[in-house]
Amino acid sequence: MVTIKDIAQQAGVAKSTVSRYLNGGSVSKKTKAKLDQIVNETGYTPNTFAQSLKAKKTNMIGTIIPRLDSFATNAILASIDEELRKKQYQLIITNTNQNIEREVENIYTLAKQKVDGIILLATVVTEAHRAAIAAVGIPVLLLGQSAEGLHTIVHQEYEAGFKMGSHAIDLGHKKFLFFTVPEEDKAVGQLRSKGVLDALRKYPDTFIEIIETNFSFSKAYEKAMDVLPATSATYVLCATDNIALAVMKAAHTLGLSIPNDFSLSGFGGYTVASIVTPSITTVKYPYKKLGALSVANIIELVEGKEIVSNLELPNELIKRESTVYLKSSK
Amino acid sequence: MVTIKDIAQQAGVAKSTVSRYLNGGSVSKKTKAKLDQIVNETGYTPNTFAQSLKAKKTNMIGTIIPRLDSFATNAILASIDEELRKKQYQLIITNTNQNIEREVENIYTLAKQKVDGIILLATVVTEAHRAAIAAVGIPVLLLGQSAEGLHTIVHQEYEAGFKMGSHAIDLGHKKFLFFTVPEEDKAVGQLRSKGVLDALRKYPDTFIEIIETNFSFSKAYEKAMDVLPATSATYVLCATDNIALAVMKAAHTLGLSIPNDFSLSGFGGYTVASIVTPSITTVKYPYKKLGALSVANIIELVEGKEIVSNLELPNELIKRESTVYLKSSK
DNA sequence: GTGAAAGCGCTAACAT
DNA sequence: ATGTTAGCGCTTTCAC
Repeated sequence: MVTIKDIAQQAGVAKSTVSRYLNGGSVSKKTKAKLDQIVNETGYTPNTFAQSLKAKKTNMIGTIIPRLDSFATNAILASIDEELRKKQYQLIITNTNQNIEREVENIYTLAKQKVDGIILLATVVTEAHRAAIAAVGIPVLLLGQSAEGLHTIVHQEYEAGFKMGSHAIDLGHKKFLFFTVPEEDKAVGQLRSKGVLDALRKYPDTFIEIIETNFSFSKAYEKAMDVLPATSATYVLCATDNIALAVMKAAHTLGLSIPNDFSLSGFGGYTVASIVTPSITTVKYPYKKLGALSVANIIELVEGKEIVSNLELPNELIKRESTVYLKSSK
Repeated sequence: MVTIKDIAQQAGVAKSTVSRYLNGGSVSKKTKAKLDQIVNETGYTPNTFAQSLKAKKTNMIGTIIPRLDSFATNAILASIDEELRKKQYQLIITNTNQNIEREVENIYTLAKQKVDGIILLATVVTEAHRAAIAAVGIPVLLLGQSAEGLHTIVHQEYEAGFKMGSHAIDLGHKKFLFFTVPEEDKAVGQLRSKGVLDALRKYPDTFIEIIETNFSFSKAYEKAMDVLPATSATYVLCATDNIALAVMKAAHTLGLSIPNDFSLSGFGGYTVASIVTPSITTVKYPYKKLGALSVANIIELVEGKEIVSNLELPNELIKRESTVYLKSSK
């Protein structure tokens, strides 16, 4: 391993001169030429750890994600990665596999690795989260879940829900089945759901059956297999595209046809929702923009600047083949 | 930031004693108790960089992946992550966005960050790759592409292709359309394809039309929209599940029905291939096992042990609704 | 069992 | 423009 000292010796100069040369300080043309050559020959690369030890800045940003197999997560991550690269930062991804304790644990782990900042794709925000964030003393940006007193960027979940609910009403439907997730999840289980329900309940003569499931495909499929045969609903709302896909699969299995037997919609704007037949009506979230904004904000925070603490990003209803006007026959 | 020095001062002992205490060396019960308490109170955590500066070992493994939005990649990554965690290693993921130069670049970047080893989900292996691997002097494990003289773990691609080709033949088909990827990709474009073609060509009276596309959904969709209307094929083979999904979408758009108008198969074992209707026949690769094996091997390498340099993992044909016996009418 | 001291590779005053 | 020096937080001889 060739070090700054070796270079210095070979060039017959002091370590500090080499250091200055490396970091763009003023050096004479002659020494520069000599150093250029030696560095090239030896293939010297600085020891990041020794640098970090002084600099207190590693140019690494850590992210904590709940799972690797989510379209939304990957879209956001890809965007974060791209933006971070532009700014000469390195991305470290840690996966919690939906384990909340691990989420907190990873905050500490990343802090130990001296990342300059952390972007947390949060599932929930517990006291342990707050304690960890306070303890590590590095900027943390929360994505997807709002939390008092922390820096967050979230989607307009209530509005998304309301849009979709209104869409269903506009199509003339009265009887609804709503697959949603537990209230523990504030963004989806509370806000998005409330938006949907508020929109539906604005009209007096609607009938809504609520089914609680979770984010997994298989669980949603099971629930759908249970519920679909007996339902009289003409419109099935699902809290995520993933759930919608599961319901669609169940419908196929049961010999039900979408949108003839019922309309179906999800949330998320996942690519697969557009490629299945019929394509699924959904709400599209600006993942790319979210990623870009996250990076811009976390870097501001790293540099000690002030930012708007709580941002909300708008989204867009995408009408597709899976939702149609209520047929008068029903 | 509380350091070992602070702890030492508070405890009235030397830094070295604290260090020994921290690293399981021999300390008296009394000092241990005192130190226990102080460390707890202060919430001390060692500075990883200072440690690494001496230790030359960071317990970090770097991975280089071509894209974040691939089912296969995510499945492998999740498995690697899980295994690594068990062994107290930290995973660093870097994304190249399908850019080959960046792949090489990232080898150097990760080396600078002093990862103990690199797992590379390779797309191709160029001279630049070999040069980089030789230069950084840390163990590199290649996944998915074989390469002379390097440590690799690959899928039995030829066999996978051959299995699928044989399946198509067994169903009585004679006319085939084969969507494949360029030969640059050795694993898929060469081996997998050759397996398919060899199986088909074993029978003299087969007719095969080959369409070259790439890994992207949209490109495959375009090609399919071009080709499907005119084809007389009764079985469409696709080099990946992603391509198969694109063909399926095109078929729907064109009003063609699978498997009535033609049978369809992919490769990869992606989840979505099982949830669409009809579900798609595919070859399932053991991603989880691949991840686990990768971790086991890279750690062996890191510890300076010898390993089997070139491993091949078997796979499994999954027959689903999209492929059926050739109807005698055609 | 414990402490003093050297050193890992680098940066950053400060002096020349 | 260049060299000297100190020090980042930690580990590791080597005495005691």
